[in-house]
Amino acid sequence: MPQYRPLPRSFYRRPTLVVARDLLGCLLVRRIGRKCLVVRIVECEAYRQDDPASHAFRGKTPRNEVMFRDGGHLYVYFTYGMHFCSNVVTGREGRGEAVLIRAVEPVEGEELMRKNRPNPGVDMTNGPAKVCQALRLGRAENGTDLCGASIFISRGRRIPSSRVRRSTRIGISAGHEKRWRFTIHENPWLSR
DNA sequence: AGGGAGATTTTCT
DNA sequence: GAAAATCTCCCTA
Repeated sequence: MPQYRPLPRSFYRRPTLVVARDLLGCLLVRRIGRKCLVVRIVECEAYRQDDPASHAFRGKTPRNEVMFRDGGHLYVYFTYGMHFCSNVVTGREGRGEAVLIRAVEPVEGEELMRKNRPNPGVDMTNGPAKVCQALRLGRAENGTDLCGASIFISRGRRIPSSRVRRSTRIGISAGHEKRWRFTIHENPWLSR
């Protein structure tokens, strides 16, 4: 357990696009009781306040309130009547910005993840709602401080710029012109 | 292997 | 009342 250390608040308080890029290769650590689930982030998307695709675009509501907190919190939302998706809140308190975790690669605790989400192979974690199922992230985890001990992000492998790709975001109905989806090029665990 | 429809219910207009 | 930062299944090629 001491081998993984939470990133400082200052990591999250930077501009959202910068945080999104730097999250690639980082490790998301989720402690459930004595067990520890660890995954590497391979795909994410930035959502800014001035962005019509963002939940925060029309201001603060009960649902998106966590997005407006200080950087370094976990925003988990419910959608399509059955799915949860996880975001890392970025920027300063009052800003309303976050990065959606779209796909991850298992690093540790794969056995328990497979219990949470039995689909074999990459299908286990190659989508935002799949990640939440595998890691058991739901309503109860919304608002968790990532600078705490139960859920946090630890510095992982440094991904060189030559292996980072930017593309348009998936599943949105506005903001198609922005290339704010960040991926580790050709990683087998990417979504779709 | 890629595309389209249906599932299902919260959330905000 | 309509839309939703998705997933799965079933279809065609």
